[in-house]
Amino acid sequence: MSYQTPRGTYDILPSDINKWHDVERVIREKTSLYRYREIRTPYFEDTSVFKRENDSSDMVNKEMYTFTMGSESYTLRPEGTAGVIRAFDQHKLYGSMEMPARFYYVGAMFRHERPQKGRQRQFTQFGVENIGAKTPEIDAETIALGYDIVKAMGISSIKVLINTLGDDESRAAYREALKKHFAPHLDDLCGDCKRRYEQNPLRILDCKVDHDKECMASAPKLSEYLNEESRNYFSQVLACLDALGIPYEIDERLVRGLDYYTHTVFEVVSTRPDSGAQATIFAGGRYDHFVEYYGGPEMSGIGFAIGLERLISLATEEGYPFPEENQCDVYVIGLGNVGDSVLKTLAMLRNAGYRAEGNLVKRSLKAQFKSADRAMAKYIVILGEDEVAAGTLNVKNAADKTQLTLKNEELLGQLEKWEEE
RNA sequence: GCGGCUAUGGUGAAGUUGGUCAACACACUGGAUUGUGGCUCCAGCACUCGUGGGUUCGAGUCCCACUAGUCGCCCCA
Repeated sequence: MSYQTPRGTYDILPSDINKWHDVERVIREKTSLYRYREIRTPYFEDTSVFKRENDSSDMVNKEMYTFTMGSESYTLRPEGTAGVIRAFDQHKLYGSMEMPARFYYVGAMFRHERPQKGRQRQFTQFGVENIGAKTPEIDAETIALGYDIVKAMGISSIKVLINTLGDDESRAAYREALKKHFAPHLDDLCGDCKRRYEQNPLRILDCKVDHDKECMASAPKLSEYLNEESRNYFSQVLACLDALGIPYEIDERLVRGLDYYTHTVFEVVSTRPDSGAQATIFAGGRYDHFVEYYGGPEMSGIGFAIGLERLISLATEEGYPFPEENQCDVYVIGLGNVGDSVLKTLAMLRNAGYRAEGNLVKRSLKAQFKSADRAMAKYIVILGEDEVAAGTLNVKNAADKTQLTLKNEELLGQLEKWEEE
């Protein structure tokens, strides 16, 4: 037991892989219906792609896997959006694609966090980015896409939380109002909040430590500082969601960790009591300045990301029927020195499209039948030395146990006949 | 970074105030049945209880450290 996966990583074994195949299938189907296309970016980037200047976010500087090769500093991607926007700008896709450009990605992300339920150090995210246009309709459609996928995985105990951060002007006004409000209470707040006061006052509202303090309840609300345009934009987003029949809850505390978000932010959470501390299924928002940051034109985008581990675990808890994909159509049993005939029969079956497995080890008949059972084989072919000499074989229908002796060339026809019944 | 709980075979696990052989079940392998399975019966399957140290005549059982898992705090791009 000396070798094992590094902390916070895990193996996906063959017994579980069907879940991953299926969730990936659902993702590709749904994104294709919404006309999104896949983009694959590197698993690591220059550290500067993720460690942005002037970013006051709490987390960007820590919890990243950063390593140095020569004079270069690289970082394993902790999220998907930065790489997609970087690619969008690098390849000047704003010049060759129709706007809005629609991307999706699926792959591993890396964060150096303490593992717990629904949180690993290497985990898999699916996300979409819709770049180059900014309308309430696009915001609503983006949320709808994520909502569709979660629903398609049979997850019904969910809640859409939504909020707006407004545009730059609204946010600046609110920021000032918050600082003014909290200034006299500064000694009252926790250490983190004192830092947030300078860097990102909005995050104070998110604080768990100071959550119940009086000055939190009496804090000014962002909605009171939204300008006309921001207010209109948000109410149109809500109207679009109403039109789509997507239920939502406005959550004024929803601020998001990164400060690149503008206008719409949203989060879909599980309402199951057993989902633990990590209840968020997907989360995202609109960003007005990200494209510019990586050297592109002034363009807005919106996106979200879903953690697939959580999606799969919730789907499992809700009883979603992941398809079994390990069934065997035909199992070929060989008795005596008939190895080459077993191989030839298998080849014939596979060419005809049957999932076929054969016994390639010297074993008793009983053991071979057991293997056939375990493979859940629908049909069993039995080859013995006598049959091989006579150019025949026995084939058995596992369901009703009827057995026939056929000439080799009659096998496929008989299987077809059984299949039609 | 902080805290709670846990750690016995391939799996689920029992193990009593520390005192012979480390239950039981499933799985697996072989046999009864040497060419016809899923049932039944029989047999086999942990020189050892996460690792290291300590207490003791004696430790799976007590103590310490470490490691790992798990849940929670923090954080969640």
